Amino acid sequence: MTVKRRSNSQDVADLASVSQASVSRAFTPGASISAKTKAKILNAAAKLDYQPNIIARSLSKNQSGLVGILFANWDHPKAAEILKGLCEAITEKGFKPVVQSANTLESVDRAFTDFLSYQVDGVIVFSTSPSTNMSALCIRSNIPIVLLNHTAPGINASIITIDSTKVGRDIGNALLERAYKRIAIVSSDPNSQVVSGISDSLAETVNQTQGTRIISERTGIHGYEAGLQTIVELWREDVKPDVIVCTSDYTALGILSGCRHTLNINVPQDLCIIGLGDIPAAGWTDHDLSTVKIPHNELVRTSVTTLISKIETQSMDPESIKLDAKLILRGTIKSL
Amino acid sequence: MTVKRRSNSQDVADLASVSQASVSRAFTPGASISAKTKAKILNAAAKLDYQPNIIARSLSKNQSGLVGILFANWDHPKAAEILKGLCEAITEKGFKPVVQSANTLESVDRAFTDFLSYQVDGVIVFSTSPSTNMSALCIRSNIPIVLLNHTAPGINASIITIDSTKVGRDIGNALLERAYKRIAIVSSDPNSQVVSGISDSLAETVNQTQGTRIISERTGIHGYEAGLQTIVELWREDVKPDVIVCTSDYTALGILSGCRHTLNINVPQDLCIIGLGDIPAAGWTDHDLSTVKIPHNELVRTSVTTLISKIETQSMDPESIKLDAKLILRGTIKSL
DNA sequence: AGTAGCATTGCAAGCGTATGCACAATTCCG
DNA sequence: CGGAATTGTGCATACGCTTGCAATGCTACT
Repeated sequence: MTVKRRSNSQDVADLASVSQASVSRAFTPGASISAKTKAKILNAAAKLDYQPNIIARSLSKNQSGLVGILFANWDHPKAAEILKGLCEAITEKGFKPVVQSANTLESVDRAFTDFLSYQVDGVIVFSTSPSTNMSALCIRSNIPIVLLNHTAPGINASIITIDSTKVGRDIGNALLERAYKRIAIVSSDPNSQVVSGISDSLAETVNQTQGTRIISERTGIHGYEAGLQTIVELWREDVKPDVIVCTSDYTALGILSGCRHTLNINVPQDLCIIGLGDIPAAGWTDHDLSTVKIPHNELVRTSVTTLISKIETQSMDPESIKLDAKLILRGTIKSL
Repeated sequence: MTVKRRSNSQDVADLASVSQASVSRAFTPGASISAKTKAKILNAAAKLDYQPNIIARSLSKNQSGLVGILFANWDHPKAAEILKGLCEAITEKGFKPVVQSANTLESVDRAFTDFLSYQVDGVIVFSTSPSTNMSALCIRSNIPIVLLNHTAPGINASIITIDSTKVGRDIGNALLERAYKRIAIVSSDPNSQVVSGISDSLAETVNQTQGTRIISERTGIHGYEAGLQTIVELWREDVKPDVIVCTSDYTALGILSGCRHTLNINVPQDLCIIGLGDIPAAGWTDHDLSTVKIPHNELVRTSVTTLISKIETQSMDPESIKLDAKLILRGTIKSL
């Protein structure tokens, strides 16, 4: 079977007996063209299964309509939801998302290099950030960057995160009100600024009160199994916490399971557990975990809106936007 | 601030005092160019932050290096993992994934239209399929399609799924061996061929034996909450099942929770529960759910390999590949 | 030294679309 | 009905790269 060449604007022009330029205009919204010719052209185009070749358009317009998404944290409980939101919002704005996965520092930069080759008009980075070099290169190339769920000082990029200071303060106040005394913090990524923002502000809040303090901090703990193990270890210590603030719901559920089934710890009387993320399972009656609801939809929408507006206005001024995350009190904290 | 134009191959050529063609060759693996000139060019390119413009390359090579991913089922428990796998495998092969979200029939076709505009070299479709028209259009345009986790008769596309017939048979045999009698099937998507493949083959297997049969079948049930509600409803019936085969682990967990906490049903003595997917929570000691482990990694890898090989050989012959899924027996089925 | 043979380079013609400019067609108005 | 103002169309060129072809430089061999 012969490979049929895709028809191009010239083919349509020939069939409709007009110039190639007119065909182009027929497919350019707002271009100067009469209704009659346009109809004739669209008709011919339909006959030939013609659609404008966006690659070629990109070349002459000098913008690709591509937005790079750099996704680092696929283990995030809402990874799929976030990516879906990003893709849909980007598509809705008339762009197309090109997705890259990257974990290591080099692979992040390699992904950026690829994005540059593909002439993306902008980049959204989830849960990591490019090197200073690379970000500088993007600035020079006029490609705006939005960091989602990550802050990176010294990078010229817009930053969209939750207001971790407020979260820390809210948790702190909730604990103080209920006279909890000994807080343990269990977190996954030691480098996450969101996490450290929370724990710093939590520390600051409770330190104003006599008797309540942070007694231990463990990092690098990630997932249900790790949570189970962590509570067992914590419970061997001489001074046991009466609060565990955990920066992942999955881990918190592991801890909770350990308390209930292995160690027989009375939650929430003897131990308060607070997670982060409000994954569905946190709300299940089995678990009823107190946690922090992160407004992922808003985060996602805001980051896309911010990026696209920067692309369209050709502006490179970084913005920093912090959205509110709400503390949700369920069965794993004493009621007042 | 002046917007700096991205440097192009001509700029590099000028700086390195060679022709533009040589610059192109310096960046084309295997092209005819001396080591000395190549070094000189790469050097100049580095000075100018030059990288080949892939958009332009696509135009002249008549292939974009883009692979469309059409993702329909974001609620799939492994959605993130699957998408990650697809993106990484595609990138590894030297292509870039463009991701589109689509649920409705029209939006699927719209997504395909967009893909065609963007001149993608191939498309992977997860959990849905294009209309016959659209698929025909792709054939005409020489764009291979791979359907992942979905079969669609009458579509000229390669199909990668699990061997649902074998899964149904395995489940059936496990149930017969343990003398379970009354099977209820609870599924989400009534149109999923994978699901109907399982239930058909399950029916066929048990029907060979006196006394064991499928007593009810419910569709459109999706998620933990829905599972909880379903078991309550099922337990109001006169003839109660002693097996529930559930095509989603989340739903199965909801059912299990209902059994244990609401209805006090003895699992697995009075009721056997089997899920599908083997999500992490299924393995948690709290739940210990019997389920079917789907080889997502292999499915993903196979689909990418298949697609890319079709792209590279310009072949449009559809293939159909079925991979094995393993039944995992845990606490929710009687031991032998 | 002379030349066949090969490796390297440059030239120029595309790839499919957008768009500035000049010209043609239409409309509007007195 | 004539001319000015407006709208629609075509021509030609640019976007940045690849690649066939021809020209050049080099190697090795007689």
